[in-house]
Amino acid sequence: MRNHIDREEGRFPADIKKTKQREEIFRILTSAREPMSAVDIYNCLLKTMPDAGFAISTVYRSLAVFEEKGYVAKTSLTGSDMSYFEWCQGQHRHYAVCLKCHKLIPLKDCPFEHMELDAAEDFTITGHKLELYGYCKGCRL
Amino acid sequence: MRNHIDREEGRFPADIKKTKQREEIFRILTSAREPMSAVDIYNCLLKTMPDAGFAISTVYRSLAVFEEKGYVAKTSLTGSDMSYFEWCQGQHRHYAVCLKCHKLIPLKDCPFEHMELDAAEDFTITGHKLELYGYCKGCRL
DNA sequence: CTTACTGCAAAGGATTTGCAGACTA
DNA sequence: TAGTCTGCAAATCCTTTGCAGTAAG
Repeated sequence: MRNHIDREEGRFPADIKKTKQREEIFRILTSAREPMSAVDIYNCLLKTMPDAGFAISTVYRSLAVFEEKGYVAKTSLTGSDMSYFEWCQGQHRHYAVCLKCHKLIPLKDCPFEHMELDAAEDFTITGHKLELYGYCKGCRL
Repeated sequence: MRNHIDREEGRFPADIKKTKQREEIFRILTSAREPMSAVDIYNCLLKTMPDAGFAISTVYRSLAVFEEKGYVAKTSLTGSDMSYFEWCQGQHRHYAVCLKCHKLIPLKDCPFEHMELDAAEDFTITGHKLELYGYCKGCRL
């Protein structure tokens, strides 16, 4: 997990070997406003750098490295079978996901921000996943 | 979703066509103490009825039918790439999942039971997913 | 220079689907 | 009987892996 005192937002992590591909993935992920799937990122890469010859496997491997160091969070969302990745910008976020159009609506606060402890005995809680689901304005019946 | 006034716990849902396979899946799922993957259920089926010649596709198809009517909840858990299915017994449950051994520890109450509304604007919340993760007693460093 | 990273293609694993036969209501 | 459900096998889709060549420090 990320314990670096000198960690700066917007800079490529110092404890991860820098490569052209990783920098590009970093850029895409840090400028995204919501979680992206590996395939989303891959397509984005193809548009940005059509001649670079990226491979989807590189995307997965890079994401795994980022995740391992705690820079990226991997989640799965209701209504989709694939994984989504989000750059952990300081504090985490949660979403309300529309069951029909799959739109993601970020929640302002995390209700669990100040109650991380003591929910279960004999268990050290290091994090949580929270997702609300239902129907957004346009999809409501 | 399940709106039947005469719904009884422990009975096979009246609004789903009853077949030998579905009854068996129903039985397994309603007597399970925690979420099962489709493969878990399939293996269970093989043990219980070795000569029946079940197919894994039947399991998936039956689960989809149960889910569609709101009898079964499909989730994905941190640390695993597959889906887990749980019979919705009246009220839902949440779990703390160990990042190391993947043990599931049920939470006593759902912190969201009484605050379903108003977390996001223009969004009708119909449910939520909550999962705590960390390390259980035996896996703690 | 040495080690780690990448592209490519093939493998893997979970889940879905087409089809003809079997079963339920 | 009519329509749905099932088993089987093949097909998908997402994700991972092996390998030989390439790039980073």
